[in-house]
Amino acid sequence: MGLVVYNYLTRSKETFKPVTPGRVGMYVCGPTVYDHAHLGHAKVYVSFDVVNRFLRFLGYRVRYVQNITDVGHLLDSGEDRIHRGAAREKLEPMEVVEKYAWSYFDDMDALGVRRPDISPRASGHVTEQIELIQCMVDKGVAYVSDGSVYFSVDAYPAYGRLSRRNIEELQAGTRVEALEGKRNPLDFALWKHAQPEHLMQWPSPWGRGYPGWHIECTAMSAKYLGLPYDIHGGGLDNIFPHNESEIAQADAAFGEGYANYWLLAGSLNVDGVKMSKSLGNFVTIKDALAKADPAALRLLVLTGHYRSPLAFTNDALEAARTGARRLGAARDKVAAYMSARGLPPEEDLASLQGEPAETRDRCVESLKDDFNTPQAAGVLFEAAHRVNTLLDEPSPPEETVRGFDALFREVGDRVLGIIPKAGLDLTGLTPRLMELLLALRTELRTARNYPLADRIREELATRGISVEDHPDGPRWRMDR
RNA sequence: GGCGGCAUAGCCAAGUGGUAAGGCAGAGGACUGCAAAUCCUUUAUCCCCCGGUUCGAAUCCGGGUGCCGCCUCCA
Repeated sequence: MGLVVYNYLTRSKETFKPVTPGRVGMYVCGPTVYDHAHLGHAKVYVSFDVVNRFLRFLGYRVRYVQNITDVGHLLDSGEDRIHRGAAREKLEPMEVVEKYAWSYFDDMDALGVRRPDISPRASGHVTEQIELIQCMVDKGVAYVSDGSVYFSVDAYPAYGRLSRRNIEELQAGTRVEALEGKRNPLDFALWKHAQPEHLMQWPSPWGRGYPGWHIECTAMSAKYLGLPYDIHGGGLDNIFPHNESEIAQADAAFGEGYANYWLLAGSLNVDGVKMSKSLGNFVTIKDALAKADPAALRLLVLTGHYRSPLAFTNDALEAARTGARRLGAARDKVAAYMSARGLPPEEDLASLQGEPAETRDRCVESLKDDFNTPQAAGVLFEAAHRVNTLLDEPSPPEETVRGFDALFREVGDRVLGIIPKAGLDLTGLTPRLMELLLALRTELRTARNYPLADRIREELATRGISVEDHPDGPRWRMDR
């Protein structure tokens, strides 16, 4: 079976066919960097990380573009999010952007999220956005009003196609004031006129101002991926108006189609409602990482399907931690067996035979079916159970164990990233162990058990560690 | 009000026509100086409710109930 993805444009599963055989262009809406990221962000970006990794696993050459929004994303009040952050922390807007962009990258690195190939910033692509807007003005689908430029939804009948809304219904349900110089309340800003005191502003054909929120994604994805491209991803909560408007802009300006497949991720819920900044019901990724292994957090996210909402509870987090440990323990047990017998790791998944091959197929088929990570993870848990049982037998079949080892590495770790890293962090462990050993030796000396105390010192000496007894206690050092 | 989605064991969660994956928690057992890990066994006669279609439905259709998302703040 080929790769099948659920496409929000058609609301159905479709066989994936890239524009250029063997290559995939993917764009995912990135964060607005004005505060630390939370687990809700982790769900979306870990989900698309698996999409990215699995596409590469299948042999596609992927170009993954994910923007950093650092201008133009407004709050209800009309205040720019970046300005909000700048005012809060008494920083330059670009200092806020730097701080939280790096915070975000650090979080993603810690979560084992493979970096996008390009992370373009909106503020670095104002020229491209202006050109795109000008193109729409020239074609008559956008109009200038008091130094701002608006997209005219009336000039684009297909508006609402992605989110399944129609313009009339939207108009009927518009919440109050149409405001400013909009011809239609649904028209959205492409370019906003800036007051002199507005901190982030650029010159444009329509005066000084700044780009609207939706335009950056259209401009930057078109620039780096060309049109049409294959996959557009993001959170389902942005389907309207953001994603809808992206499509409208691209179609209106270029008429070449935009993204062929729309993959949108469900939100992370707490007590039934979305984890979000505004509700304050969030756990930052940094806080979560202080308590749980990255693999555990990934497992938490990936035990649910990416399209579905996921209920976050502390019990679910605990379950993920324990589950990830279980996978790690099985992987370690297999690795120890391989090491003890000097078995070289199997590098070629395609060459697997028997049970491991069946397990591989079940995992891959699950992932090919719209990235069904819960099912693939379930299969790996069964594999862990199976290999644990095998290794308790007198003579485990070597090829089978090797095959499972390969699966844990290639699927469990490389594609899903749900198996904790092998090996312990030994940093600082030696001093702590020496402290323990010398404390025990001191007790022996106090009890006048000198033979055993001396034996500890001698045994340590043969290992290059000398121990000296001083009035204030023992000291040790590595001699070599 | 409009549009969309969800409802599966104590918790998280797959499964979209053929008779309920997986994880956590729980129970019994093996092993163990104790503990942990590991292993074995076990835990939903049933998938929100009521009708219908079908030889057969958690899965399809109709109605109802509850919850959620979006409707220019949000990944």
